[in-house]
Amino acid sequence: MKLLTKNTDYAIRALIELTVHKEEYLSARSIANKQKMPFQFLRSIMQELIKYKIVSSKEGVKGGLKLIADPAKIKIVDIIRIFQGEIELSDCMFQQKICENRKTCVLRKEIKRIEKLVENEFGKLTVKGLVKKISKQEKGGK
Amino acid sequence: MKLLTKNTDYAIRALIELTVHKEEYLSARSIANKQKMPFQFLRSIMQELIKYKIVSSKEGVKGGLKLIADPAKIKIVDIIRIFQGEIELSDCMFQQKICENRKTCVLRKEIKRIEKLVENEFGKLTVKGLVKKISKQEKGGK
DNA sequence: ATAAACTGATGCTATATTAGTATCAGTTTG
DNA sequence: CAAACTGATACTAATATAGCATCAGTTTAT
Ligand code: FES
Ligand code: FES
Repeated sequence: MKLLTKNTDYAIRALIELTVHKEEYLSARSIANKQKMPFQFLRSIMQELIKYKIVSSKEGVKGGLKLIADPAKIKIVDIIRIFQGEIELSDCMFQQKICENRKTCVLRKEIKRIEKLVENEFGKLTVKGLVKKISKQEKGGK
Repeated sequence: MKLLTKNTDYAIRALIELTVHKEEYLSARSIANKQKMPFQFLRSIMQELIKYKIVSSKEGVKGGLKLIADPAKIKIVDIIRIFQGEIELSDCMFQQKICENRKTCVLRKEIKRIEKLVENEFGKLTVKGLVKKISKQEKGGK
């Protein structure tokens, strides 16, 4: 069981990179090299983030990607939603007894509760939060 | 994003069924009919549960499956582990900066924390617990 | 003794998701 | 005008999920 898929994972790392170099345009190529991600894959990921107005892009030499959203407001759960969709029950069909009634189904109710918990936790994590923790760690580690 | 896959889901429902009819042998066919699950799929699922000594089987007419584990001790997380493996990071490779060091990687640390939380929650849920909730609900609903 | 209802073992197929690649057109800069 | 970039789009490959089929053997009722 995986909580994060690669595209989510790469997106987060790229966003961290872009947060560290805010105001600059970083090319997909340079991010891919730095973070050792597959270049074309990263490109498709960044195109998604552009659609969602999280980053903007500039074409041509010296072009690249730039963060436009506030990293303090980019929640990890948002990124998960973009690349993995909503956290959802294993689309359980209405069966007898246990699932007689979706509204009252016990199993469903419990899973929903845990899902909310996960969403909530990933909602508390932001790109900026991660960056902060990284820099703290770097200082502390010296 | 799905927290439970079908095999886990079916396994749980079957176990609930077996708990309700404890001491009896229920055939895979009858469980599949009752819960509207694909018969052969359920059979392969039950074979797994037999391997793990959660249910036992009897061959021949009047044979079938019977619960042998204590339903109060069958945690939902155990079933998840059997069919979906351990909850794991999107096997993140050791990258620069963010993942320079797996031990100290911030992203990893946060995800691990949430994973533990999920595991813990699914560890608190047991088959018996679900059955209890169902019967409460049925009484209350009258 | 034999047919029907069952599991054991095993191997297969179908579908969906995840991961990644490739290509061509257009833009910007030196 | 070439090199370094993105936009758009379409494709492939790998893996995981979901499910089906078959044959051998066991038990029970008749
Ligand atoms: S309605 Fe989905 S688990 Fe019951
Ligand atoms: S080591 Fe995996 S997220 Fe960093």
